[in-house]
Amino acid sequence: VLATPSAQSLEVAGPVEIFATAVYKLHEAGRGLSVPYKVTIASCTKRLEIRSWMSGLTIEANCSWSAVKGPVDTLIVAGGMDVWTGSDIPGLLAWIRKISRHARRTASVCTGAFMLAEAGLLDGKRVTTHWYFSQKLQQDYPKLSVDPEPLFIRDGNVVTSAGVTSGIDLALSLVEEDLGSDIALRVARALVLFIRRSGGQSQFSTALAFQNSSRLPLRELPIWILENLGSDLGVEALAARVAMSPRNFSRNFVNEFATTPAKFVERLRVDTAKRLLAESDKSLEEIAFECGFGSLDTMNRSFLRDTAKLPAKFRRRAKARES
DNA sequence: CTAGCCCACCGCCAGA
DNA sequence: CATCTGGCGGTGGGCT
Repeated sequence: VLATPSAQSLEVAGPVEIFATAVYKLHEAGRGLSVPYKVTIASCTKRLEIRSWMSGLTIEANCSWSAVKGPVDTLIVAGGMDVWTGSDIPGLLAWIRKISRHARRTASVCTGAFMLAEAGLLDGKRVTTHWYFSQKLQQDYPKLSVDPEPLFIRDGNVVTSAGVTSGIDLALSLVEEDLGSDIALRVARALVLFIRRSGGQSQFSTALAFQNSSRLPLRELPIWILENLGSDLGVEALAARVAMSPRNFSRNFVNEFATTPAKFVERLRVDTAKRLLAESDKSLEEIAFECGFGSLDTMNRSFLRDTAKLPAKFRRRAKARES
């Protein structure tokens, strides 16, 4: 995580906490010794102190950018409007370009998009940033296509996110990509997040969504689904659970999670099955039953849709990778 | 692989 | 007037 000298603490700490919690949850779920994330906070200047221009809260970076050794899997730039003075700009930009070229993915939080844009990494891409700065970003860098609406946008291997806390949503989506939606859900629950706001959700409506969320019946539903994969998770049953009509439930669900109920349930089933395949020696039938697939045949079909691979093959691959 | 069945999804409309 | 809710029926895709 590359942080500018006056980045808000949340921009930096949000993603960091997400990744750290993911590591913890993974261990809790009993997965081997693998540590999926190792986070380094790098400062944009020689000084290591990251001091929020809003609150004055400070975070101590692990090192300066120039001291980062070794390859970087995911580069996240947090904050960004304030670097331009008093540091080695050309060197920093060159470093960003170099790291990004070899990284699996590059991301920005809030105005971090400006730094990526200056480095030329966003040319021709669809991006977003804090709504207050989206117009300026578009004007300063006409080659970009700036969309001020969504919480985060992914274009190729570059992800940009909106205001400060959307960095948390972004990080969560990266965790989901890496470790599956079940782990992502556990992280979200551990941090009592509004469960998995989708990237497409408008920045402007989230405040309202949050106000209502305390009584939103859908908020806890993903967790319940995850923990009851074996039960009847049809639309009618789910709707009854949250005391809504089926029709209305479907509508609200799509608005909230940007997927239809059935697709959502299927993804959780497949992801959980993947985990069980990789980590346990349970039989395929057993796993299919546990995850709520009606039959092994059904699980096979779901896998073919999802990964174009049958469960048995997936397990062989996963086990082979392990040893 | 097929046939029949079921269910999710969505558009439309009416009422709150 | 705008937004939300609930019911109905067609359709297509997945399951048995």
